[in-house]
Formats: sequence, C-alpha cells, structure tokens
Amino acid sequence: MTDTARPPRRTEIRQHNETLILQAAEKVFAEAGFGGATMQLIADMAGLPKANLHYYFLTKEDLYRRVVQDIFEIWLHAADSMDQAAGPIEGIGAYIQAKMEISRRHPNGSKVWAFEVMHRAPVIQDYLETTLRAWTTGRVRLIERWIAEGKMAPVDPEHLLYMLWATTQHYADFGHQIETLNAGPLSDADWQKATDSVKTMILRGIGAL
Amino acid sequence: MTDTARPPRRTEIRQHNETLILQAAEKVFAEAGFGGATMQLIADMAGLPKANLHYYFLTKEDLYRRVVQDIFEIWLHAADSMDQAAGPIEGIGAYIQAKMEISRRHPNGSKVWAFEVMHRAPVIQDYLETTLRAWTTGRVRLIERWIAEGKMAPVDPEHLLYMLWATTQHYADFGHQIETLNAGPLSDADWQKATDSVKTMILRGIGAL
DNA sequence: CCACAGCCTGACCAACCGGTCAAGAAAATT
DNA sequence: AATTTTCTTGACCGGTTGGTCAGGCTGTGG
Repeated sequence: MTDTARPPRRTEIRQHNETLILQAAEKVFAEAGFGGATMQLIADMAGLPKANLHYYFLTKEDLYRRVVQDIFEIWLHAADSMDQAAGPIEGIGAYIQAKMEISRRHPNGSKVWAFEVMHRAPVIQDYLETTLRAWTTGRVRLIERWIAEGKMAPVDPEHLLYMLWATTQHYADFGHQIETLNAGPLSDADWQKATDSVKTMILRGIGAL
Repeated sequence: MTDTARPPRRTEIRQHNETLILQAAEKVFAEAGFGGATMQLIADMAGLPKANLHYYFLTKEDLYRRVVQDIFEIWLHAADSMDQAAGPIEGIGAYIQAKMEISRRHPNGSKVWAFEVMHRAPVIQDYLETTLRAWTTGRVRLIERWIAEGKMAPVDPEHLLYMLWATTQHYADFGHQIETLNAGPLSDADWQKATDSVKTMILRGIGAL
C-alpha cells in the first residue's frame, strides 16, 4: 500500500473526544470569553482531565480557533437558501428564517463570534478579509440586481446586510436580556412571533411587501 | 458645623484620577472582557501604578461595576428625545439618531454592555429587572399609543425595540467587522449614510413613512 | 504470545493574577 | 508651623493559570 494521501487515522475515540471537548469549549468560551475561560473548566464540563485536552488540542488558542472556525462554517451555509430565490421576499425571508433558527439552536456559537469580533478578530481576521468579504460582495450584487429589477426599494445593500445580521444575532447574543424582559425563556410561539416580526418589518422596510 | 449631610469630599485629584482610570478601564474591559482584562493593563494605560487603582476602586469588580453603570446612564438618556415626540417619525427617528451617535462616540461602552449581557449579566441583573424593564414598559405603551392613533403599522412593540437596539449597537459592537468589509474606518459621510439607511428602513418597516 | 502506536493522566512548574500593606510624600486644614 | 488627611508606590503574598512530562494503560495486528 503506497497510499501517501491517506489522512492521519482518526479512531472513533479521537472523534468522540474532540466533539466532547469542542462542545464544552463552545459553551465556556461563550460564557466567559477567551480570557475568562479556563482549560480546567472546559475539562470539567467535558468530563476529562485537563491534560487530555492538551493531547487533542495543543494550546488554548488552538482549541478556540477550532470553535470559531466551526461556527463560521454554519454561518456561511445559512445563506444557501438566499441564492436560488426568485426575489427578496423568498430570498431574504428564507435567510432571516435560517439565521433566527441558528440563533435559537447555536446561541453559544453566535456569542463566541461576537467575542472574537469585539476583540478585533485576532484569530479570524484573515477569514473576514477573504471569505466573508467575498461572500458579502456576492450578496450585494444579488440585492443590487433585485433593486434593478424593481423587486425592492433602492436601499443600500451593505447596510441591509448589517441589519439582517444585527437583528437575527441579537436574539442569540442578547438572549439573556430578552429573557429577562420576557420574564422567562422564549417559547415556540415567542420564537415564531419574533421571526415573523423581524421578517415583516425588514421586508416592508426594503419595500418588498 | 454640624453639616451631617455633607457629601464625601472629592478633591480635584480624586476626580481627575478616577476619570483617568475609568477611561482606561472601559477600553480594556471592552477589548478583553472582564476575565481577560488585568488591573496591571488598566494601570499601564492610565499611567498609574497598579496599587493606586486599588486605592480608588477597592476591587476589580467594583471598577467594572462603575464602568457598566456609567454606560447604562448614557443609554437611558438617549431615549429622552423619543418621549416628547408627536409621532414615530420624529420620536423613533430621533432615537435612532441618538443611538447611532452613541455607537460612534462610545463604542467601548457598548461593547462592555454586550460583554456583560452575554455573561448573563452577573453585575447588573438587578438593573435589567428594575430600571430597564420599567423603561421598556413605558416605551411599549408609547408605541402602542402611536399604533392606536394610526400613526404606524401594528407591529409588536417589544420586537421593534429589540430591532432598534440591535441595529444601532451593531455599528459599535461589530465595528471591526464593518471596518474590515469597508476596507477602513467609516468617514463622516459613511456614518451619515448608515444612520439614514437605518432610519429609512426601520421607519418604512413600521409603516410610518 | 509479543510489539507497538495511540490514548490517558497525576503531578508538577514558571508565570501571572488580584489584592495587601507599610511607609512615606503631598496637600489641606488648623 | 504643626497636624491631619489624602494620595502614592514598591515590595510582597497566596492562589490560579496554561502548559509539560514521564510513565502507565489499552486495543490491535501479527
């Protein structure tokens, strides 16, 4: 066998433990930030000795980088629904729907992203400058086409994107504030109402309704 | 002299150094979070020895609390313009204007607030439950009145408030991401355009235009 | 049975953390 | 000038941190 391209073997144990650690890390990094998180706390939450974490992830920063990268992947895929849409009502409506669901199911991921960007993105700056910028340019063109086709009002595409990110991520990043004002966690109906409200206000705001 | 009501004397030195420390602390807390910030770093940035910080502020947490409280004050005052307005166009328009200016001039304050809320607000939870909740209730009533008077569409007032907070604060909290996509800091014209975009989309979104 | 690579972990370390303190300098008050 | 209060600071302390490492464990292929 001269299979030089074979990837380094990943036993099931490795896969399992890495997942365990990443889940715990996401939670701890979200709740305490990079500086406030401790490897010991992540280890305890994952149910492993601390030294084991350093076996799978060389340093705290390596572990953090993996968490942020994994989140970034989820974010990018959320926009797939936007691309093959006939117009803004379907496209932006679906994007809002997808991002609201991510905010509900991966609130910790959203928070880690927020932490990272507020830190001036020391770990994922290159992603911002390459992948995210390319992604943004593509959606700006899409929105400009919809405007040219008279399917929506001539709003600034970049600021529309910022508004979409801000409103949807707010329900994850500031979830605690919302739950406090709501006097408890949001129910299924609450989330439905939130999603509908955001959709309605934004779609009407861009003159698509 | 039996002036028992006299406030604790505040020399100019005290006032000056407290301001110096608070400014440095706001910046460091914003850039590193509570856990990541160190008293040594704040001291260096303020140009004072570390022991001097503990003379003016007993503990790191006391200093942090002061920073968060100061920010909270600024936020509350921003809504004054909203109250004595004839309708949503003036009221919400002025509120957006005020909050965008705060995002521009106090981006660190906004970030510290975001950090605190993401931490599940260990320091200012009581503020959320009392002051912020009361404030919110008042504005919800105001918006409901505008709706009843037919001055805007029947949107959910709470989610409108969340949208206002999310969009305006996004320009502070995610300023680095925006600047990266913008390939540089936002100019006066950029900020004007951002403010106009937010105003137009939201006011049209609530059917006030 | 052996050999060997991957996996596990208690014990340990240098560096750094928030916070303390005593002694003195500076300023304000008498 | 004397006294009292406020301010300043280097040196220090116990506790915690990220990271290391030697040695043991486990499962698998021959």
